[in-house]
Amino acid sequence: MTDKSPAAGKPIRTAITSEDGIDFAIIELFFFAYRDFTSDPDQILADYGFGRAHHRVLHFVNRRPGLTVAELLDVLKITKQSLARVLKQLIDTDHVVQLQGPRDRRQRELYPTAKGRALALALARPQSRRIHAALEDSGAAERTLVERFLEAMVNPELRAQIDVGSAKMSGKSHGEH
Amino acid sequence: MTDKSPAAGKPIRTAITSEDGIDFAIIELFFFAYRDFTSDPDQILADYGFGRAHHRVLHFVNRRPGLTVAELLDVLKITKQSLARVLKQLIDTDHVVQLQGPRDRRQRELYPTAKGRALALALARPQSRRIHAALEDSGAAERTLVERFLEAMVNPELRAQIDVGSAKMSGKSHGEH
DNA sequence: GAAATTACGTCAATAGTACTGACATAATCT
DNA sequence: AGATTATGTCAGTACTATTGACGTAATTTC
Repeated sequence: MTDKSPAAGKPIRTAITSEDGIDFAIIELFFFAYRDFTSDPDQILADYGFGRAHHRVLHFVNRRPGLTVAELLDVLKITKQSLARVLKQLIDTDHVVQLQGPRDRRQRELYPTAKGRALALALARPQSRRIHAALEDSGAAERTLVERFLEAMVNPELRAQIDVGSAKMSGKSHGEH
Repeated sequence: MTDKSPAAGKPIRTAITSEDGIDFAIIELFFFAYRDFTSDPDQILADYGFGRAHHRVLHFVNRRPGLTVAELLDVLKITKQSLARVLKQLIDTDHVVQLQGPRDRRQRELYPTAKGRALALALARPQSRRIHAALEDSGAAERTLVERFLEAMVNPELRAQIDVGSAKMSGKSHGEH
């Protein structure tokens, strides 16, 4: 079983390095960082029988109350079939409510309830604590730099969707590009 | 359907803000950044019928050639059952080979083949390009700062496992802690 | 040397998140 | 009136992950 089959390639014994200018350090750090970053809320979600998808929906419904299903799909970049189950559960458990769109009655505007707001905050709290700890002995300049870096990592077409909040938020509600 | 059931909570119409000192900006940016970061290799992997799990295994086998199955499980924090299918496929497709451990013949040391090395590089290339683009007009100081931030986001117990590579790599092969 | 432990592999069942494709309904637009 | 849009839903599939159980070979312990 350990033996290589006749045509198998020979083992390479040297570690891949920063040859070709590949940034393995940050690639790897990003993986570890994101995994641990998401592990905090995952634990809380498990108590509710929810998963990471519920977190994402809850997050954006709280960040942009009144967004429509289509807008949510666009932000999350998933299909409506994927959203359906998750959103239904959040509605059934009274974390999110749907209201008929005022202009267009086909639309469903999504709003958090007090319960949904509380859960969103509870999920964000450990993540925020982790961020603060990571920036512990950093000043505002470093914070901004990290924000800039992360924003620059996002596909340019999508940056418009992002409210940095602290900086922007210049009187736009959400969908008025 | 749009109507709330009798006991449903009332909609909250105000966006969640940085109240309670929650760092929503970075939380959200981290989500978008990581999603786009992983989307690059995902496209390549699809051509091989592989998924993200294959990428992770391939990455660490290339970064630490000769690591054992147990070490790989420890780094990835998954179960051996989860690893089994993915690793088997990588071995069957001649991207990874197993060698019997020299000291302990129960162990399987994992090595990339030339094919596996090439794929690992191909997957890392667009990610590295994205990182470079994000750090475009940044100096070495900013790069270090981003690295420090990401490292600080990782659970402290796990930081030992991380080779920053550019910095460390002080003559240790991999498993000689 | 026998017993316990370790490293690995594998079978079976389940869960969560995603996908494509198809079809239905109501509302709005042309 | 007919086309398009926004949403919902059904069915089938894929990938990644889980827990639990069992098997085998190699090493360690007594």
